[in-house]
Amino acid sequence: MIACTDHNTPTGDRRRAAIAAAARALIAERGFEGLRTRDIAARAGINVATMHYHVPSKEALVALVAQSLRDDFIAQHNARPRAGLSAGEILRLEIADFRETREHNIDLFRVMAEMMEKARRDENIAAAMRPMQGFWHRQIVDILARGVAEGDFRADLDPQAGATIFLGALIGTMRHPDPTSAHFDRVAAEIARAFGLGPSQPALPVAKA
Amino acid sequence: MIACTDHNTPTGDRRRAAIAAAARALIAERGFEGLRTRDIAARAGINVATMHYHVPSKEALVALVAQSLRDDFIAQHNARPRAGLSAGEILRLEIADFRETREHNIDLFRVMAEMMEKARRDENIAAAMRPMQGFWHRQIVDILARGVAEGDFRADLDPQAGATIFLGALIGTMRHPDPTSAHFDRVAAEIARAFGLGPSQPALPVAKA
DNA sequence: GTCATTCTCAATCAATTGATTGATTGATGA
DNA sequence: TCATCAATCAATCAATTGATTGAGAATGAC
Repeated sequence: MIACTDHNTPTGDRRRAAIAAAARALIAERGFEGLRTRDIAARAGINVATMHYHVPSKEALVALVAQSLRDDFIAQHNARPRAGLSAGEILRLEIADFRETREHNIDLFRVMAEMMEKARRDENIAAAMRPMQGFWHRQIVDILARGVAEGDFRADLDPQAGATIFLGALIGTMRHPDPTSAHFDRVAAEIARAFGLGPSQPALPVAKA
Repeated sequence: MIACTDHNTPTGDRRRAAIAAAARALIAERGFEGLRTRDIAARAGINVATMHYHVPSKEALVALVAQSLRDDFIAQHNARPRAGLSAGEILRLEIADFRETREHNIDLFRVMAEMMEKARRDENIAAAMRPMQGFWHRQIVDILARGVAEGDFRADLDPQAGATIFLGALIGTMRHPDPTSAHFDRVAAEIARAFGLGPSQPALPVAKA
């Protein structure tokens, strides 16, 4: 892992957080191609040299962004209580979460997409992204496998392949020119049918065999 | 559209083709972020100034790459005879084509992915990519709609949503760490089940209700 | 108060990069 | 033979960009 500076002071932490936020906003806006240290510092409201004091190099900055993404990813995951729900219900929650992020925090996806592109050429980035990607994929695999076992989904559904289709479909909705979520909802409904998941139950999260 | 130079001579065409090929190889290798005019010229075996003589600016170069991609895309599409085939068979051909490109011409996908990213920020690129993207999507929509009408697919399959799922799933296989095509084949098989498409017929392209 | 530590910035550096210049070559045709 | 023009390149420019320097503020400990 690339070491950040050891300024573990409250000020340093606050600055680094501001720098990470500024960098993420700029990456979402212009991609890595147009990412300039001067612009990051300007958006964070500090001098370039101050930025280099807290984040010594651009490489460290990218690592910082990767860590920032991972923190958000984990926080977002932990914010979902799913105990006691059926596999089908959890899958619907996954879809709802994606929809929510897609509408209100799309920069997260944009930055993630940029990082994934960059990961193909930079092993450090790849190492930072793999856990997130793997975790997400495995999570869907687990949901599908459980759903098959419990009869929520088609009996011949392949969880591994299903997870790739599921994630690919959701991410694919963002390539679609339709800016509204109407198309997303159609895709979500089609996924449900494709997985043999019945129509949305009339909200009885307790009633479970 | 960004005008290229008007050197419509045989030499000029050859040079521009070589420059486009060199640029595509470098984009596939390092992305737009690491694309340098010097490197392109070097890989094309010419001087930087010569390159600027044939392709006046980097912007024109990107447009040239976009056009080169579109040419390949169209050529690849026209190379497929599909007359007289059922919708299900055509969908299988689509999958086989994708698999083939994925294995033997992956740079095409890499460059396309880079272009799609860049298209989000550059309206000129977006304008060049939209027709390809739209054409591909519409093609799948048509196949699915026909297949539903002819009974090849599930009767309640939504062609629009299905196309997004289909393309997203195929593209999603390239995010998967598995370098072999084993996972791709599982995804393809799962798509077939999800769309209600029966197992691969024993090659009787005439026998159709 | 004073000293040390943390933090900040204007100014600057060295390297990179897209693009231009001006000279040269070679083919074509009058 | 000479004029013309497409094509090519070495050398160079001007701007950009990641990073550094050195000189102060701000803060807190004693």
